Amino acid sequence: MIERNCNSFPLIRKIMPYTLKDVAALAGVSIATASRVINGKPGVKPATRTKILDVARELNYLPDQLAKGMKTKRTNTIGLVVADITNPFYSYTAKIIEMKARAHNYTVIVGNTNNNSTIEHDIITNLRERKVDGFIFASVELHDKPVRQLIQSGAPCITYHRHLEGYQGNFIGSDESEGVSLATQHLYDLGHRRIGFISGPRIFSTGRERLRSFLETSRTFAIESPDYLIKEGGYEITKTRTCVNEILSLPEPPTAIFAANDLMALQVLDCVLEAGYRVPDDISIVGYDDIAIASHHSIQLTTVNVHAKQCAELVIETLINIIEGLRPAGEHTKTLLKPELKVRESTAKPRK
Amino acid sequence: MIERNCNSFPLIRKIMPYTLKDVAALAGVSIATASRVINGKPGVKPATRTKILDVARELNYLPDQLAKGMKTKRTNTIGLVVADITNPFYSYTAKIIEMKARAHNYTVIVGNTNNNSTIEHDIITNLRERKVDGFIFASVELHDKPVRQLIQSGAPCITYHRHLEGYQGNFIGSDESEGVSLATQHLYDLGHRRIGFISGPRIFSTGRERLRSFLETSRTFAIESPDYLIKEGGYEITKTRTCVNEILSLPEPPTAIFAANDLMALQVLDCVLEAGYRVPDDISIVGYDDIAIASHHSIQLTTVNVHAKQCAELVIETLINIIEGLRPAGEHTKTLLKPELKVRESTAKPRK
DNA sequence: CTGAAAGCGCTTACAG
DNA sequence: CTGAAAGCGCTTACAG
Repeated sequence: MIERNCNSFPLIRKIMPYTLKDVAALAGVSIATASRVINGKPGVKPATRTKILDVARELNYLPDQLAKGMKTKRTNTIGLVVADITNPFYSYTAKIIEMKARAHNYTVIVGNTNNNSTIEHDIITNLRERKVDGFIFASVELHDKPVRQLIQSGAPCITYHRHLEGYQGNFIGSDESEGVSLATQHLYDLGHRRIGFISGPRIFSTGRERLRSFLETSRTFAIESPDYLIKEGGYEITKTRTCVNEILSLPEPPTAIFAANDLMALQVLDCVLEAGYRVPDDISIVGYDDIAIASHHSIQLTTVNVHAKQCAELVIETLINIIEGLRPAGEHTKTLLKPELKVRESTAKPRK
Repeated sequence: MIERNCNSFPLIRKIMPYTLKDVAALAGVSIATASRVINGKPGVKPATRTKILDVARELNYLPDQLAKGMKTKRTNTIGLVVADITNPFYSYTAKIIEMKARAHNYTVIVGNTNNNSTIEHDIITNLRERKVDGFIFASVELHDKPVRQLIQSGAPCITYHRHLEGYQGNFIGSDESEGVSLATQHLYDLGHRRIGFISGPRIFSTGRERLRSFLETSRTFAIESPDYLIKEGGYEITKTRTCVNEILSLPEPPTAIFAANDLMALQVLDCVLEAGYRVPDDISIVGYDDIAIASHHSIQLTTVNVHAKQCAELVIETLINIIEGLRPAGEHTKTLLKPELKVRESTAKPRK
């Protein structure tokens, strides 16, 4: 391979990447023509085209996307902001988004907010400075100021999983009411009348809506749901465990516990087993999301599948359509996928 | 907030971001001075500085990192290439890398290779076009051509978890020999003399070395390890399950199975339980990596902890040092962390 | 302490 | 079908 050295310090021999100028010079054409060929534009004599392509291959020419982005105002980059990539729901959807984006020639920059709004703000600023073409958020709070502003600025933007108050902007997610209702009814049908509920933080739509739906469904079925059976958990492990232990130490513990997501349900399972209860014999457990480990033979968690794959695919496809103007800019989409109850071994009839 | 509209199409009212030129004009100074202030460079009269900063804040000015990168030849971007972000080991290390990078003002672009070398090559090309300042690979094959070339080109680059043949370039990982030896000896000490081994693909250093160390240790302890007890698994779920089922259907199945990573061990556990065996009563199981779920109460997998957090921290710190020239460019580092055996409930004495 | 000017590597009308 | 030139938004010697 022919090398191009740093001409200001020829002795350092730091290899400088070839530019279009090099390609053009070696092919004996102008930069404009070389640019046309590299970008597959029409109107170039076949012989010229071949020559340029040959030189480019020879030099192993790679176009500088910074320079290109500066001119075209498009970077083919998408920012993906998630709460925590170690949560299987996020890593799974992030992977699908990344791969589908790549297939459409987009690159994804991932940011973890850790559910911290200051970090989220920093991430957004950084993504804007990098001129990403669009944003995906799986991390929004209901009253997420930075994301609202971003949407108002007209930037291509879509939220999934968690949405903004009033479903502002584009959103693709799951029908939380229906999912929770299905799971609650399942417990009711098995005979449970005292159910503990560990909710997620209510600043997130998922936390608020899953709790709300649980309370509504409980009322419909006349299931007891006194305050002391309802706990607001958090995404830190200890928080959930504290909630469970409080519930278990009640004079009359519930016969079932519904956790607002699978990761929390896994903690609930852990706690309940450690406290010496059997699952589902003594206590039934239900989760939400249907992450991969939920179906593992040793776990067998009854949970609600939210069609994460389909959701992620829709998200990236929709965003790319918005970016490429294939969809009216002002028009917002709100898609709710129907969730599906997965009944496994963690739920059973309560003991009499 | 003051808005700046697209002047070529004033009616479209697409908001154009402010530039240094706008800041300079409004502050009544030259672009050069504005640039100095924005970048915190010395040699500007305090009053001028204040004025510029005020205007920048007023306009909500965000520097264009594409333009900046073009001039400075630094993008403050790092490419992170992993095999599969849904594998907890990768998502955990990716998260740490991303967060530590952000703390040092670097942004991370993540690529999933899916263990496919063509995809890896595409990802590298893309990262090079985007002028990343450095590369991190957790995905290399032993004879990984594109990564070798990258290293030879002098680009700041570091591998972790999996390494190149002969530990080419910079590498931070775990001492596989020791880890496997610890786990094998643990099984030996419990009394196991027939042990099945499900290895990872041997094109990866982890796959090759864990297998090699298992065979060596077996020989040392005179543990039986006939070919039919050694299977090369893959990262697809079905592959592992096929291996396990083959082992279980032997006339005399082993009393323990050692899987080359926890994700595979989880599949082994699943299969073994489904086949009606009890763990560890009938069959002991050992994994490798110590992912979070391994310590779950329902899983309790005996495994080898590889200090993922420390590894990830070292990786990103080392790379940033290389990028910023705080470390001699030609000097390669090879760090092996001491792994630690975590004995849990999935291993016990074999039944007589 | 400040500014004019060159230039990073591209794309894109425009002219021929 | 091809090229000269302007310009994207910055930084950085250099001159004053």
